Amino acid sequence: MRIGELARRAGVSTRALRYYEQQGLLAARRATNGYREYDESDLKLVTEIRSLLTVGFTLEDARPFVECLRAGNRSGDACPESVEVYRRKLAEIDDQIRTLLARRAEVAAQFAEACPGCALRTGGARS
Amino acid sequence: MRIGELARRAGVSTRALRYYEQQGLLAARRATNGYREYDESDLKLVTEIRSLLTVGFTLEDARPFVECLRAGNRSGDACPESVEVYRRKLAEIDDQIRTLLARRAEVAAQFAEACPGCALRTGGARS
DNA sequence: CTTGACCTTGACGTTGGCGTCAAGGGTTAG
DNA sequence: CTAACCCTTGACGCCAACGTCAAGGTCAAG
Repeated sequence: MRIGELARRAGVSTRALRYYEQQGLLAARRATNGYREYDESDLKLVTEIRSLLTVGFTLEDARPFVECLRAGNRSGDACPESVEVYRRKLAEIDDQIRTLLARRAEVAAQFAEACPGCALRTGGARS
Repeated sequence: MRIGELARRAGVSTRALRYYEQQGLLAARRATNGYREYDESDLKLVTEIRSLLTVGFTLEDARPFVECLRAGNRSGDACPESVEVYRRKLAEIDDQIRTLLARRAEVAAQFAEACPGCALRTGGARS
């Protein structure tokens, strides 16, 4: 399939696909007229990239997963490098959550001080 | 005082001070030779801006606080516009925390699936 | 006079993941 | 032949809060 069809099926823009290629995450065969040609495995790669991006991974974070898939594994996280990224991202997310909780507490305290009459439900972001 | 001294006392760069001025958050008198001249109230403004930035506010968010101080109030959050920003930022932070908690859960689930043997302490970011 | 520490404005660089033209070639249906 | 839709590469735009360099003016000390 060509880039337009892959884009539609993956739910991304053609611009994004070319960008992934430029970043070395996607490789396309070329037809005689210069058009990029993709197959089902490429769709799988793009799907993997997208799902990682939506949970806050960067393209660099996604690289090990892509390479893992290209190495023939069924899942992108079947390789130790990918698992290591999971571990690192969990630590990063935990850090960000801690930072946000601290900020929330500070802002809430300032808010309470500035507006003593304002009722404020505590811990507005419990899951 | 001139820009260098204000920068040192406020713990910011001179570039930052000029940027705040460009954004209309800081106004400087000019000496006859064109140098910016500041007083203690300007130091207070910059201090306010900095403390807001460190808890994740943007310069736009800080604007009402600065205007409140310039209006003669002792505290930047003594005005209803500032309090409204507090309210909005709390909602934003809560949103971000919720998003991160959801991401953490997703990543943790993927991690656990990819690496069944790996022990994983749950809720690593409790405050 | 010269050094050196200060100041001025202007303008480009940074970061990520693309969006959005621009200018052109390929392919096919009518 | 032409419309219409696909594709190509190249390159600037975006957003925030400055960092950094350029090129030059100001002022006090030695």
